[in-house]
Amino acid sequence: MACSPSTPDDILPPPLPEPAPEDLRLDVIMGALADPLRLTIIRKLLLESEAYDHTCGWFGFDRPKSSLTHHFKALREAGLIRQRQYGLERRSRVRTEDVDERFPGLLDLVRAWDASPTRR
Amino acid sequence: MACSPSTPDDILPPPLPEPAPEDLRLDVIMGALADPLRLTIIRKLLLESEAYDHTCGWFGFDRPKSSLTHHFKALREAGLIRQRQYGLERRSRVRTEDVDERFPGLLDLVRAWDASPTRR
DNA sequence: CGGGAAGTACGATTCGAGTCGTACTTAGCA
DNA sequence: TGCTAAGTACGACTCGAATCGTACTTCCCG
Repeated sequence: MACSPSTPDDILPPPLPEPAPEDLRLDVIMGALADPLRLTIIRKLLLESEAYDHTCGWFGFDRPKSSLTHHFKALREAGLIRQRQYGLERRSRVRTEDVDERFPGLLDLVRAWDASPTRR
Repeated sequence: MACSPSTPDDILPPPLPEPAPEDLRLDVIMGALADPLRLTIIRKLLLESEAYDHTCGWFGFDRPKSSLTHHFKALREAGLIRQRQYGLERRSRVRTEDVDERFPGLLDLVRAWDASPTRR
């Protein structure tokens, strides 16, 4: 539940609108993950984030900002990530507990995903 | 490996073109499952088929045949099902071994899927 | 041998997702 | 106070997926 070890929830900015845990839909989640870039976002958050939420810029994608907004929004509306506004920055983290509760094992698939691009 | 208990592989019709196990892509699989109808197809095959492959008609969908062809083709090209031609009929089964090998746990998510909410 | 059934092939249409440029908003800061 | 950076909002464009009708092929079976 905690966002970072030293930051209790009650002083965090509120999350942006997101579906309730019981409203998560497998088909919608699958659709959100049917894209290599978004798969990469989730995987990187799962494997490389160290207890902190991360901004779009942290990922280092070479895409226009408006494209990134689009994909992060898709992930948030599918219920895969939670986003909070910190001043100018919008930081994201995976909703691991909610997703694990509803779809156990799904995030493990993303963790194990072989992200190598042209694998043929 | 066997298609049905009493039918060795070598006298079965050959499978229609399908991706090799090592070519299965998680993003493509996710895309194939990002659809309630296709999710239903896989789930029904997993839970209700009893060691036999099944035709399109077995599912009882009230959709035009050409639509069904489209969805079964999508599932086959994603590597989720294997299809064989029996005379006029084209029978399908889930490639459980291949999918479990590459993406363990994924089919469990489909089995556990709650198919009831909001018919689309 | 001919009718019917299973399913495909093809094409038209619609619709939404992905992509990105540009303009805008806002917070921090020198 | 005004610049800069992070990110959004909006809109245009493209492209592919979904849908389905119609025509066709092929096999089985009476």
